[in-house]
Formats: sequence, structure tokens, C-alpha cells
Amino acid sequence: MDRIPENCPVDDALGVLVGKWKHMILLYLLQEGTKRFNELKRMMPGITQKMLTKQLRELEDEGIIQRKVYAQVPPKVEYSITEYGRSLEPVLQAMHEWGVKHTMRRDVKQDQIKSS
Amino acid sequence: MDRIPENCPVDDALGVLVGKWKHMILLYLLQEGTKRFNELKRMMPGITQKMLTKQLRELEDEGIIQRKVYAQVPPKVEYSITEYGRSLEPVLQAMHEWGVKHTMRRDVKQDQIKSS
DNA sequence: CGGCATCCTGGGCGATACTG
DNA sequence: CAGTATCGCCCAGGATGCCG
Repeated sequence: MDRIPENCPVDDALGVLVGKWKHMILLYLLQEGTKRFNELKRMMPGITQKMLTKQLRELEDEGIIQRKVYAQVPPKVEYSITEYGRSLEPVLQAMHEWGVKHTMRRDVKQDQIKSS
Repeated sequence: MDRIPENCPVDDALGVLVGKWKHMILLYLLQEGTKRFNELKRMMPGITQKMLTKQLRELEDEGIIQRKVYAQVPPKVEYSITEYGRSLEPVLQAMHEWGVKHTMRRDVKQDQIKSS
């Protein structure tokens, strides 16, 4: 982290990850490779087609994931991480590690409240 | 990154960073140490008192920053990163590095559009 | 100086229905 | 199967004004 930037790079990174399901999609595609639309949908209970489509489009527009359409009936569309998308792995990694610690600390805080 | 969790730790990390100004506040406090309310405000042109207050409160509630009130007139309130808050540094670091590359890539994309 | 209370708006997000 | 098309809610975030 050199200087505080005028147009913050951290903002850019945050931008592509913010969205209720985006990081989930990325984690799934990173860990389990190529997935079809409905496979992703099934993996995220609660998400609607509209939202899944939207977030996939946004990630695609950013160049983070790839969309491959098979010309067949019934339709088949596969999504996968791009090379560029893999560059986000350290970021997700850092967030995941912090999240694990955070959850632990939250438990500690709960204990402190209980014992006070 | 071990397994895809039910309650995603990545979500937790994202949660504390999301908010239009939160990461900015954190970067300032990390890099420049303790700051007064109006110092922070001056550093972020465009932010309103309400928003600054709100985001500071949220960060404080998470235990990420510390609020120190001096009993004097005029009032003086100082904000600083907690030890716990410093644990976010690797996350910010990772996002910053990615952001720098991302900006570069976006420029490349612009060039590609121009030359097409 | 460092807030809090109030009002308001945009758009993120969801529910539902329809389609090639 | 993998989407569009509509409608509508909620709330993060902004504008403004008052206060100890």
C-alpha cells in the first residue's frame, strides 16, 4: 500500500465483489471449475434467476468470468473463471482468512457479554 | 480457502468493508494514525457529517476502530484503528494490489476498443 | 466541534410471470 | 434450460436543519 490514491484502487476491487451473490459465484467457480447456470442456481438457495443472470452478466462484463453457449436444445450455458478472474483469488483468500478469525472473535465477544 | 462454507466468512469480511466510505476511513487511519472527526471529513471531499458519523459508528461497533472523547470545550473526538482493525490490513492490501492491476487492465481494454 | 433527527430519492434486490 | 419482462419494496446514502 503506497499512497492514498485519488481514485482508490481498493474501491475498484470492492466494486467487482460487491453484490449479494457475486463472491459466492466466484468461490464456486474457483473451487469447482466450470458450472452450468442451473448448477450455480441450485448451489445458492434463495437466489432468483434474475439475480443470478444479472450478477453473472456483470462479472462477465468485467472480464472475470466466461460464458460459453452451446447451440443445442435444450440450451446449455457454461460459466467459468477467466485467467483474469483468477487474479482475484488472493483477495478472496485474504477475506476468507479474516472472516474465519472474525467469526471466532465475535464468539469471544458474545462470551464477554455473557460473563459481564 | 478450505471449503465452501454455509455461512460464508468472505461475506463477513465484505460486510465490514462495504459502505461507500468505510475502506477510505480505514486506509486513512491505518496510514496516518489517529485523526479527529473534522480531519477525516476534510480528507474525504463529498462526505456528509451524517455519513461519516454513521460509518464511524458501524466500524466502532465492529471493534475495528476506537473512539476517544476528550471532555473539553470545544469538543474533541479522536478516531484510531484498534489492534483488531489492523487485522484487516492484509485484506485491504490484497484489494489495493488487485485494484492497481485492474486499472491497468481497464486501460488496455480501452485501447482495444479504440483500435477495433 | 462533533454530532443527532428528519425527510427524501435511486437503485439493489426480490417475487412472479412469460419465452425460445 | 436459461433466460427476459414487470412490478414493487426496502434501505443505503444524500440534503438540510438543530443542538450541547
